[in-house]
Amino acid sequence: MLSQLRDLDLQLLRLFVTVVESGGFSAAQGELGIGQSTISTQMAKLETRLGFRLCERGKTGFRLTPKGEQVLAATRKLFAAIETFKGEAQGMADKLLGELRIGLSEALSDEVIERIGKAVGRFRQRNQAVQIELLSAMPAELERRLLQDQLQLAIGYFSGSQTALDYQPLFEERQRLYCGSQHPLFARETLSADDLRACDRVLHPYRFIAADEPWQGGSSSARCEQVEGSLAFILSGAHLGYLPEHIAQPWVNRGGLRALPGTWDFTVQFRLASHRGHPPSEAQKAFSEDLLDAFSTC
Amino acid sequence: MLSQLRDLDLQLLRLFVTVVESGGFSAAQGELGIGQSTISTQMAKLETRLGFRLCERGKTGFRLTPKGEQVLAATRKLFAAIETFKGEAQGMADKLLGELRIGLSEALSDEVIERIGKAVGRFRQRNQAVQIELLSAMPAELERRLLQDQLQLAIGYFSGSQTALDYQPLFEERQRLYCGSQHPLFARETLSADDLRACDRVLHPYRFIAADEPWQGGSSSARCEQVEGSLAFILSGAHLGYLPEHIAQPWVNRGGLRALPGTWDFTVQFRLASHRGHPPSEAQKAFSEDLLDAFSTC
DNA sequence: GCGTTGCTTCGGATAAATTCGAAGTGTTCT
DNA sequence: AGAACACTTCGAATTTATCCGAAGCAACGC
Repeated sequence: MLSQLRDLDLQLLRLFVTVVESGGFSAAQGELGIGQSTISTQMAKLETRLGFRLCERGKTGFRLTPKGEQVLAATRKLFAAIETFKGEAQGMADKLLGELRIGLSEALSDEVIERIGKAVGRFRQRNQAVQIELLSAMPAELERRLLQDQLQLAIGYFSGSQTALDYQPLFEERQRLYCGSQHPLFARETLSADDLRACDRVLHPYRFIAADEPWQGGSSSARCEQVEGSLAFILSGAHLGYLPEHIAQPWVNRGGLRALPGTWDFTVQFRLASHRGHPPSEAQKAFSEDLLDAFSTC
Repeated sequence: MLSQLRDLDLQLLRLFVTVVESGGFSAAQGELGIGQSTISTQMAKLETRLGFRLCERGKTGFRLTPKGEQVLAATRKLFAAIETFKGEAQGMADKLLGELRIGLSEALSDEVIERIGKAVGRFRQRNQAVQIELLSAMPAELERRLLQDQLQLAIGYFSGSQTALDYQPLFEERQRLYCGSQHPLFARETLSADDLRACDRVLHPYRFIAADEPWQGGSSSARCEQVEGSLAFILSGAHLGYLPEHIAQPWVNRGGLRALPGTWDFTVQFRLASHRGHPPSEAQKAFSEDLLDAFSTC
């Protein structure tokens, strides 16, 4: 009587609809794959929970009561809502959500920027609704933020010794030793190690780890972490220093810089870094994949 | 993995919402009244069915995944739909629905019509959405329609011998023996049975069963089932006949009719009839009740 | 009248869901 | 390092749901 629908057994409602559509209990047993006695029991249960009769059956066929009609309509509405829910949940299953914060090393070449753009485009074609944030910073800063989970991914030249981070190679950047047009060595055709020994150089505390640089010698009264600063020092004619080739090239063309002849140049490996500890989100995995793709098609 | 939501276990979703609202598994165990191990199992089950993780827990507190947020929102929408359904079903439980076809005898007095109107008004104040249909017909027709289930209720003067029908008294109607102003007896002060014996009368095959009528004698060359016809015959001055007092009164006042003096009048019992066989609908029971009420307050 | 049909009711078997406690894992806090 | 916390996993008991078949009932058709 008062027992109304405690927890709303959907199976009972489904059975009810099937019975109505079949036009009777025994007619529905084929459709439902259960015996008519079970159907009878279940219908009785549903009617008890609702507190009123849904259909007249027996003697003269099968006929819905007025309330049965109403319940049928309400049930179909409810089922539609359930289908909506299932659709949403289902559509969510293979959808990428959340946010992605990605750090970029400064002074990247146009080509690298373009490839990153290509990766973003590829990612956006996926089934996703991800908030992406890009920020540029120096490598040390990027690593720090990765470790603090302020970033999920970072692209840069890393020392590679952080065991908490995972690195995957993306591309290489050629570094050459440059001097400015005012520098004594600017016009020299050949150079020896001795020629360099006397020169003052720009030190780059992080970005280009000293160990990789062919020219280790020289004194240094200039220090700058950013490429722009190094460039300024070198243009001054007072210092020699390493620069990414793509940064220096426009100045070389204009005659303001010159790459010193010899085997002083080297390449640095730029890598994609992520935190080892936390399992990556689906979005992160997908974006990493897209990035690696974008850089593999060279 | 692919096992999506087979049948959408609402209990699991309810548990999920409670866990979110409590802010953790162990925090929810009080709210839910079950142990945390059970909660863990159930949440794992839900996540398996959905195919993705809903929340991160363990190390650093409790936190919904982006998909968890979405599912939470979708679940709340679904629950709202369920509440709507429950509301509809619940509101339906004590609501009168369906249609009600009610037959009325012809030529009812204004007072009776008014009381029926009162009953309808009372019924309409109930929690109902019933389609009501009234139709006027002769008593025999009403009984026939009752038996064929074309009517649920009928108000009229019935012979009372149909065992398939159930009758409940509603009101009485006074019938008197009338003659027209042209009739030889119109001016007579006293009447004997012999005076009547010679008169021609109007026969009323059904509406007023002969057995009830005090004046049984007289020949008859006029017959009419409707009151209007009887009235016409009597006004002609050629026939005597019984009429309901409320029908004749206006004519009496104008001097066109006269009730014959003596004890020829009688009353007929009007009753509410329904089909015994079929269990009455809630609406029918309610309307019958309202009708009896309207006629009991005399 | 008698069999058929459609439903109800009962008892009992089987399957499934729900739950708990104990033991285990990994993290955080002191 | 050790205690505390939050969750997971496992095994097992208990409750609950689901179903079937037999028997019973009422109406219908022949």
